[in-house]
Amino acid sequence: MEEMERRSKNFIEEIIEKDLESGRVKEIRTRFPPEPNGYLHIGHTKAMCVDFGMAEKYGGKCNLRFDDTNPTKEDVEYVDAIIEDIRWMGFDFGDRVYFGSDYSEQIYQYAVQLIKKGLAYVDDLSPEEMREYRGTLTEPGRESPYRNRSIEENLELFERMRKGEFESGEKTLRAKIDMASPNLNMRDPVIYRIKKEPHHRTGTQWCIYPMYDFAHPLQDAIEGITHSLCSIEYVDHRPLYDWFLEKLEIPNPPRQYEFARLNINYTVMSKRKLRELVEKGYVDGWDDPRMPTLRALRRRGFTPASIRNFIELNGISKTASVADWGLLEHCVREDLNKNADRVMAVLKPLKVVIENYPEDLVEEFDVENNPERPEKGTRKVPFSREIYIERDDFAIDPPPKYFRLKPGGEVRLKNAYFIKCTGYETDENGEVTLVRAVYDPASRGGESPDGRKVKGTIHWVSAKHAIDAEVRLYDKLFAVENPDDIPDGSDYKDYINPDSLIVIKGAKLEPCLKDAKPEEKFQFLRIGYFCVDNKDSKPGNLVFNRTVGLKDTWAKIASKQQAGNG
RNA sequence: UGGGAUGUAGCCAAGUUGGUAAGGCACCAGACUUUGACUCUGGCAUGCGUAGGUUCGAGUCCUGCCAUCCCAGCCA
Repeated sequence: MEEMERRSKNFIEEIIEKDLESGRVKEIRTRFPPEPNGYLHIGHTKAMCVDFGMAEKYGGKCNLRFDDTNPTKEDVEYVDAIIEDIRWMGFDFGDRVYFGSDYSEQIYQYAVQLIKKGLAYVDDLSPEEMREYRGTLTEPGRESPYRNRSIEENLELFERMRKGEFESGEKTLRAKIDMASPNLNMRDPVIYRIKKEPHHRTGTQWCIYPMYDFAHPLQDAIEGITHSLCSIEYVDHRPLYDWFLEKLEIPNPPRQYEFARLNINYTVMSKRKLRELVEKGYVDGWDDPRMPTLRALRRRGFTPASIRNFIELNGISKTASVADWGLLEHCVREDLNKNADRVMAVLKPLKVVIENYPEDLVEEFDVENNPERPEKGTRKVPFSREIYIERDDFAIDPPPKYFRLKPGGEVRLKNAYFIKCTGYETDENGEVTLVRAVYDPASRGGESPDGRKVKGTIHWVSAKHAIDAEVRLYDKLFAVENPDDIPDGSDYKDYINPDSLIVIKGAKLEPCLKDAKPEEKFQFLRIGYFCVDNKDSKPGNLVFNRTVGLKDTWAKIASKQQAGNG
């Protein structure tokens, strides 16, 4: 691990190392605290990498803790999904799956202690009144008329709140801090509210629930968390976090540190927007491969390693930033280049007849599975008189520097033969429908028999051996870098990339793909990385999702030429 | 007009006692190539939000200013 330490330390690592050296903590304990109210998305993986990653790196442990203090928003459906996604990412929480709701009694007792110290009171203000009393950003708030109830009265009222003697919203328990604080979080924050709603874990056992600001530091304390790592918007909450721990005299209190959350261009991360895309049918569900949810990325073919590397390369800091989707693409390419087997697939087939090749002959060529990993061996690929090539690999009137197939031109069929185009047929629209060619038997295996240079090498599939498949070409969900920052009067949904999904029905694949399994990943030679869809693909009816295309220098050259000519 | 956080290249991001701007992505130019992929080589901030100041010397210290983001849930 040490020799891999090429990058400089981030500020959290500095803090942890200092704490370890000074003996402030003996062992690192962190927590990953999702609220089970939705699916995890790639933004959450940054928190995962920080929470689990720091524990991993420094020989500590990270707890998975569901932050479930609001029964109206949470559901077990999400806890199962979240656990599955974290496991898929490869993070280890052992048997340390905790629920904030399991600490209900302890948190309640802490609240009682606060009341006894004269540091909390039961308030009768309505939500509207409370907002008025809170003041504004520039004006101090006013104290509630109920602020000075006696400790005895507060104790009694709080107990009656617990017993269900009041209706939802009728009373709250508030910390008594400072209504004039410039930090609004310190203006007597509500720490308990009445919600007569069944909770997904505790049922109807409780009708009062602690607020995040009160529950979180105490949950951390109960679990012996040493470093409570969270995102930057909680900086303003830290004084409150510390206040509770101090007033309740928690020994060796946990400390909170904040880092910037992850934003990525060409997508949206807000739960509200993601939900809208799903509910209004702009995408095909939470696991639509264009979504930034983990289930979607998984289905699209992204690997946990590539996502973790993406987070790693982006780094941890406090700067509000927008990461580049292109870097994520780079990371999967890097992973899959090393790990995905190569295979030939023709997405837009154009038939080529090799006129001097025997009618009934079938040859099998040995083709290596992955040039990056010779140990992955070879496979047999059948070849015959009629093959399919990519429509883009033939041009009647090619642009300069085009070195694929053209009339009179010669090209290498990868691992097979050189062929020379002798003619072609078109339909009434001028579309090429068939290409005629002859092969050079001496070029068997794609070798140059006489040392002649054939610059172009293209992929192909034997027509009679090809299997059909549906191929879904996915691209960025949005056509603009920042769908959250668009002109007034427009809607972010107007900027959905119309080409974010292109479905190809009649793709022709080499036969070895027949038994490809869901989530299996391949490089379609010269095209990109593809993954067997884990939902719709069935034997005999294969569906492949494009994770990402290969880098395409030719496309760049061609578009430059076009720009130059236009 | 209150408080907090943050400003280093197109995008991330190092830079810890002041000593002359790491690295990655992207991009550009070459080499190699039976994937126009991969890999390799070279290029890419007289400049660190800005204006002053201290100093032999400032991204680092001081002062002022500007910009962006967060906060007025009985959400997390």
